Amino acid sequence: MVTTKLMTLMKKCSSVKQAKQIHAHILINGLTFFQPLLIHHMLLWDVINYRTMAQYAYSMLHHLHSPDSFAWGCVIRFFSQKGLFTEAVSLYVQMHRMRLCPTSHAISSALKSCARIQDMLGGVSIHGQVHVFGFNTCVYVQTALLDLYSKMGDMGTARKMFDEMPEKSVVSWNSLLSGYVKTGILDEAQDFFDEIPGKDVISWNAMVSGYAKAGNMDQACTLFQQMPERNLASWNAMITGFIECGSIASARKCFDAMPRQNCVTWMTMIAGYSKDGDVDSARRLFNQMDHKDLLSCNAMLACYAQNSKPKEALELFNDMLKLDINIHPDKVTLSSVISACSQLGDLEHWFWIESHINDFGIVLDDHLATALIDLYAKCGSIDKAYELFHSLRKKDLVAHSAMIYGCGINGRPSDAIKLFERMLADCIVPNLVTFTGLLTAYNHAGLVEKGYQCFNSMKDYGLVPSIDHYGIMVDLLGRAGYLDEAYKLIINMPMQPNTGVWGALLLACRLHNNVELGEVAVQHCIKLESDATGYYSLLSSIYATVGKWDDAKKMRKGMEGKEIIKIPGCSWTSNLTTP
DNA sequence: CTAGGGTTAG
Repeated sequence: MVTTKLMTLMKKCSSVKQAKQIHAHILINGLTFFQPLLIHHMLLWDVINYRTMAQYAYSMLHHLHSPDSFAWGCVIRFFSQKGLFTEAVSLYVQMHRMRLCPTSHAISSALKSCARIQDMLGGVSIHGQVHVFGFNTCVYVQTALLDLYSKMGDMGTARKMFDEMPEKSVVSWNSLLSGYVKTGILDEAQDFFDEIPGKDVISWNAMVSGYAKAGNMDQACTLFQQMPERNLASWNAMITGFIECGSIASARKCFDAMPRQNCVTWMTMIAGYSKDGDVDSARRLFNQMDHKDLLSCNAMLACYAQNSKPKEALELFNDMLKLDINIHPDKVTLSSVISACSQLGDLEHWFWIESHINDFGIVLDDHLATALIDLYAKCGSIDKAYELFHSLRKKDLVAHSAMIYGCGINGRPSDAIKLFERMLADCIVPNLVTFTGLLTAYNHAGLVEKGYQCFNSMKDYGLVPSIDHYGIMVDLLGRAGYLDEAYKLIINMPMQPNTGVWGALLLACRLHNNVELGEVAVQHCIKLESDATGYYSLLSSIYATVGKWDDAKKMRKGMEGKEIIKIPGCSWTSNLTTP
């Protein structure tokens, strides 16, 4: 009587509170035999605060009356389903230590977790246990294993496993297919795809996505039209492809044409607009979303952070915290937020976040630490930045570039060079951002000669200087008094100079009181920017310094009246913009 | 239970 009531209760258990009540009931009546079943049932529901549920299941597991591999398997599967991969693997290890014989659920879930967190060592040791526990013929376990190798890029082993499998499902085929697609072997993928006996949507999607990512939109479109059945993922793959090759308009056409959109669709479009620099369109889409999830918020946040709108980013972050619809920030959220703080030079804001970081359940990783290096360096705490840099598990290109830049703006050119040399010794290939940091270091130290050498060495790494690099060089040359050289550099630029470049020249002209070039620079600045007040006042102070009082006065007057000002003796300069 | 479409740092 009691047990039937218990069974019905357990089947309805969908919250931590209910689980606790039922558990109490079980303990009072001495029905510990039901504990594993309770775990099984309470994890079947898709609860909102699954983390609390996971925690409770975990603690129950350790207080079981007798160890039970079924219960362990349930929790491991739950963890891997919810993305708690590290936890799933460590649970599996604990289970193994207790000498419990794993279920196929436990093994396949643990393998999936290893694949996701790139834990090859763990994966291979579980592979060994697959033989010991006799799962050689279990399709689920075999497919999970094959997927592990496929995800690790070891297509040889994956293929071998596939060929030796006595029984294959369409999942096994698809897993290997996506491996071929991901490693970029599209010809082989296409051949393999043609062989799949019962192709399903997922097989087609993998192929479409492969061509789309490779930039072959023609082939992607052809396949997309041939597909017997399309789902959201098919459309989303096409949108991703269009965005990848820069045709945001085609992506939008796809977006409008599809029967309905989901979170992935919205987020992909938002990220697409972000890459395109179209913040307004991104925000418009974001506002139209009914159910904003964590990932779409992250995409919008990243859009703000990457398009120099740090204030808007922080505003959105605060909204996320306010909304309390379970939009819990994660690591991705924070990396954008840190970037925003860095752009504002707002270390205080980070301190506030840091004090709440445990509430968010976030642990600092290399990715976040790298964002922090930049933040601390920009706020002048170079020692703290160094400390973080040394604490990194793996120092990659981005981390080195951040640190080099940090040394650059904190007046430590020799440290920047040392970092750069160590980086090269570690076979990390520098990119444009690395050189931004290096050139900044030379600029800050006023090392013209070395800076120029560095600038010229960029081509040795196959790099073409961007407009920002030219800006730094103009600043470096100009500050040191090489105004003509700076000007020559500008007119020989392969791209159209922007206000950053001309502004740097203007500033240098102010520093060295060069009227002639100052007028040229201003002429270009006002052509490129509507609000020219700052430029005029710079020019005006040059006039004042060299004693051209009339011109200085004219400048001031023009600024007050906001009229268009004709700069004296400059009619010839307009011919120089288009060499 | 195992496969597909997506967000992050310089």
